[in-house]
Amino acid sequence: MTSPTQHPHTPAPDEPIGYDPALVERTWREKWAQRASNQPDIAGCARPYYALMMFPYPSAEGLHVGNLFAFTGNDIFARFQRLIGHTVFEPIGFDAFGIHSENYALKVGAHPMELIPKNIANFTRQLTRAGLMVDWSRTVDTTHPSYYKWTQWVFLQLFKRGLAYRKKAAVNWCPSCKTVLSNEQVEGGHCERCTTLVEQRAMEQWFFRITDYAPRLLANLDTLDWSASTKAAQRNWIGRSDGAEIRFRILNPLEDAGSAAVHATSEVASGISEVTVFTTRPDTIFGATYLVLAPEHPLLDLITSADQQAAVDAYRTRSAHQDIVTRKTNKEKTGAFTGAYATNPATGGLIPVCTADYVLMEYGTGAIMAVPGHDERDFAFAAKFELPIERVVAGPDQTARTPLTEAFTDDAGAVLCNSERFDGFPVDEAKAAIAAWLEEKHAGKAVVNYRLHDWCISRQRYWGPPIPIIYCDDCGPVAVPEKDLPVVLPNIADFTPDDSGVSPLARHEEWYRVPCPSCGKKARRETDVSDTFLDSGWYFLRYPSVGHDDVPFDATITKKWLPVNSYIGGNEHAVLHLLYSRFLTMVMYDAGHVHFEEPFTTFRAHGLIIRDGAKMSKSKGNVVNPDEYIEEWGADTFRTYLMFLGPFEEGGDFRDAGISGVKRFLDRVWASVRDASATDEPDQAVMRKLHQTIKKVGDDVPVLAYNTAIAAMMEYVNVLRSGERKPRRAEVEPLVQLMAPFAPHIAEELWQMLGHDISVFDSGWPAFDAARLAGGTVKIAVQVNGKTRGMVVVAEGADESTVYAAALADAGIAKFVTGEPTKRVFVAGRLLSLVL
RNA sequence: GCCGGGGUGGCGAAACUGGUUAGACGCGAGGGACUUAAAAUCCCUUGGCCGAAAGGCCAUCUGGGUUCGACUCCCAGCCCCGGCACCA
Repeated sequence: MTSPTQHPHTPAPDEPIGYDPALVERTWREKWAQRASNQPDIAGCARPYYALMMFPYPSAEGLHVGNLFAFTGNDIFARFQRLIGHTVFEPIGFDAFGIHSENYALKVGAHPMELIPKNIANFTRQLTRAGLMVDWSRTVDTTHPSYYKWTQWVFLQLFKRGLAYRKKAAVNWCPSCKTVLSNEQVEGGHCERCTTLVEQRAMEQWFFRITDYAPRLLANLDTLDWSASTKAAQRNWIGRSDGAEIRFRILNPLEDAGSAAVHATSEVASGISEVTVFTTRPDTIFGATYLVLAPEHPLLDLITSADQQAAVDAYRTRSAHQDIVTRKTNKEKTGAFTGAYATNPATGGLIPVCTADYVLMEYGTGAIMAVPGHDERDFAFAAKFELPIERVVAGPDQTARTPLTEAFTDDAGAVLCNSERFDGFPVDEAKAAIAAWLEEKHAGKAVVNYRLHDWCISRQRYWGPPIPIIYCDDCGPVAVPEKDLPVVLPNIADFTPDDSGVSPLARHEEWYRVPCPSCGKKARRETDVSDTFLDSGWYFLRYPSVGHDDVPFDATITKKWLPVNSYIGGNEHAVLHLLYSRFLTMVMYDAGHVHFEEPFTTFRAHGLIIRDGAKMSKSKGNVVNPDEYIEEWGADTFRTYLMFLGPFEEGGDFRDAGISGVKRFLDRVWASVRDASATDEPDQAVMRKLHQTIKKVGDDVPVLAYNTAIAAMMEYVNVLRSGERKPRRAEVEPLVQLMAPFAPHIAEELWQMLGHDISVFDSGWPAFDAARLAGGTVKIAVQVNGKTRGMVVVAEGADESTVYAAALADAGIAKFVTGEPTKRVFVAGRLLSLVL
């Protein structure tokens, strides 16, 4: 293989060979490819290790430094696992469906089916250049029919089990762009592109019943070895709250004629007799002074009185027009009175029923009992609409009559008041006591609620896998038979969303007109596509089985390789991607398709690489392209440098100051190996440092402390070469193995230079000899009255009196010891503390 | 507001479960060697203040506390980053 000349000069025959990263890296890329070095024996290996990293979205701009930081961190971990004897599978793929790709394609006027392969080719080039130990024979492209065939299969598994259902739900709608917008595309209530006011539109959409799995998704977290922050985010998102559902009787004015405030209307007489609310504060029921129903609450029309109907209608129209984001961020309270009243089951008093958009239909029962005295939102609403505010909880320095100028919510040491027989109960006790009391009266019961919502998977867009359902007038929604999968996404020229609000596929009759698979009558396909999170929710199951095209994942292989041993990715996916993956895995487990409930045994979130204080993004113009760095410094230097920047799990600001230090380190290692003496005996002090370094690197890499592992190797090289000494072969050989995960190309080259003909990655990990870690002596710090006054050098294992004697023998220390110590603290091998 | 993670030299950062005179490693800076010169390489110095030196004092966001001993633990507060947020 000839290479273009990249040297300014041709080295003289006797000049020592210098380190040429471009040459070394090209050589080893080629050798790895020829030898299929990165393709594990999936079926036959004895110690499989599945090192997964989150697959990227292949953007048109190519890989950026943030991606490479994450992938390198995973690669080091994976290569280390290989060195300690595992057969490691490190796959990668491309998450290429979705609104990102689609919008980009629309913007540049190209078709995603043309753009995506180009982007993937570019990513593949960059990832290969970075020296990742990726098995390129088993990649996944979510937009390829051979993959999304099985994404559709996954949908059908849920459909079959009753976990996929249709319901009307609101989407953001831009009346000017005439398209559905994701929440991220709405900025302050306006379309991010044309600034038109965004509205809500209700559409029939497919949902997955992830809420059925909420208790399991929450409970299993305790068994997972995951970054604490990720688990916390999941717990938060699932949002368990313990409370009670309480039934409030709605006053029927015909029956209860005579109640002064109520006007009889026929509507209220229509048989509706109660509204159920959810509360986490049943203890405050004596302070519930009104009820609020969400504007979408189904009972709202039935209880609204004739004279309030117009006001309620107007309010409901108004909130329907507001986009979802603004509605949830606008804290200014709005609402309308329904004209109806309810009976507070605790006090027996009549309280008004209102509607307001600060109550959300999708949480709890869509209705609340308002306790303005002890809830900030209710307080704000009551103050604005002049509703009564009662105190029913008093803090340690308050009484039942202390005025409320704001909601009092501090439960610490607080007790109930104005609550009849429950007066004086501490809040916690009162919650249970009142819940039990209401249950006795058949007015309520304790319940657990989750904040988690069902997963809406419908997208009224083009660039995704068609949802494999056929609608028949007689049979209803029918699953596409598995033998007919995939439902291929047609290559249509005009995939622009239009004012119909449905997917562009709905404009293609030739595509969606099909016979019903069940009865054969004329029917039509679902024209929505599915969410990208469905594509990425199961990809880890596919990787080891790539090539087995008759099944989504082969049973034997899956048994061998899954669950994933380690998963590394960004915390931006802490919630959705990881939660959906766990959910789908549980469903697969329940359906008997896999033998485990949790897909990722260990998960570590890497830090975020930012630039100038902001996350890298093209719009901010702060994206760093790794190509130029790799070009200039080589992949090994750049990889090592990225990891040397700081703790992997913390990330940080990218800057290139200091990259030369890492290159210098590799140069020094190169020279050390090249010049190592094969005949001279290794130096004992150097060997001690070597064994300390082996221990340090071996301890640090498994916990992703890459920065300190690199520092330890640098320190060793400083010792190795100090005083311009000539290293010995036994001193450098293990170093090559230590550095291999970080700088794989140069490590292979040096390993070969040392005369080995197998890959350094098949050479094992050097063992350290505990006996060689320490020398014969230790340095002990001596403190006098808490200040360190000096060090004494004593034999290892020296006892207190020996050290004490040595300390007094040291003039620098002894001058501070002006009397007999009243106390001596001795920590063997570390310090002696004298108190006078 | 709630939940995570952080605040240590000019800069990125080290410091094991409270214990070897805090700042390893690297960048930058200063000085030196080699060179006609430069680059590269190698060597030395580099937290601050006082001092000629010996040496001393101060120093890990701030203020308290526990301890023989605190970057590390406790209490109170300030600031930065990330996520969630009218979830009843």
